[in-house]
Amino acid sequence: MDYSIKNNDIILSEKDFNLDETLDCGQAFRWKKIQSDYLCTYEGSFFNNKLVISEKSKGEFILHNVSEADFLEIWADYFDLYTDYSQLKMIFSEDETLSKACNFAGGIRLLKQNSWECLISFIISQNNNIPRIKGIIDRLCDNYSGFPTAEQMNGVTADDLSYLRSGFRGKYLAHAAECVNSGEIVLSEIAAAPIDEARTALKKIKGVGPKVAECILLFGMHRTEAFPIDVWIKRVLEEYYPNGFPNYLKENGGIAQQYLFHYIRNKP
DNA sequence: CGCCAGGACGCCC
DNA sequence: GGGCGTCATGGC
Repeated sequence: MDYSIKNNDIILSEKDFNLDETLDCGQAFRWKKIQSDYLCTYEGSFFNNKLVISEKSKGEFILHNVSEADFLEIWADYFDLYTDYSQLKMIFSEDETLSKACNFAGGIRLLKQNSWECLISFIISQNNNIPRIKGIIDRLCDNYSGFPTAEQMNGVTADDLSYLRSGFRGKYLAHAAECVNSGEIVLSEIAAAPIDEARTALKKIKGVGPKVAECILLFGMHRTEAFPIDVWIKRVLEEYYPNGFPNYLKENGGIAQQYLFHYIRNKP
């Protein structure tokens, strides 16, 4: 990572980074592409931190109107800029399929998101498609003028959430808020727990099964060994890894999974 | 119209 | 423990 400050903007140079690939690969649901004179520009939020970011040219980015402190403390961490992805992709390149996935979209980075936001977002994601997931989360954020904290959702019932039109997931969302507000679930403790304990704890929340628990661990707690298996990854495993996913990749299996997810859904 | 979606639950055996 | 119907909603 290399950056400089220009007026009120942060100018970032990072070759292993592509905005379209990172912000539209199904890990986050609140980024919107907006019109600009740059390669592309996205407006969005990470919990309640807002950002407008442009890709000026390949590997060159502008974080608009961001202080150096916010960049270093919030956004550099969120975009996982302290991790060297070129080294990671060197390991990935030893695997034939993953190598293709990296060549197809090598600018994906694993976003380090907020655990509570991920808990809510991925409960919404179950048996749902990405455009509709985005719509439901939009309606939630509109209602609270930003992503609600657990405290703000204290006491909400499934009926209260009918405006989301989230279907059967409303009761799960209400229960998740209840679990966090009562202290029955402490996300910061789960994030630090051994992974199998963390999985078991998350699955105590109604509407959180194996797949959603893995997504919360991977996207919301940066547990890179977590490996969510949805219908797309199931196809990848059947088609390309009939003898199982290689052991040497499992430490970063979650990141690999994100490359594979994007690849299988978008490859020509 | 029917099929599908970053699945989980409840019930059955 | 595994198999199967059901659950809302809307994108395509």
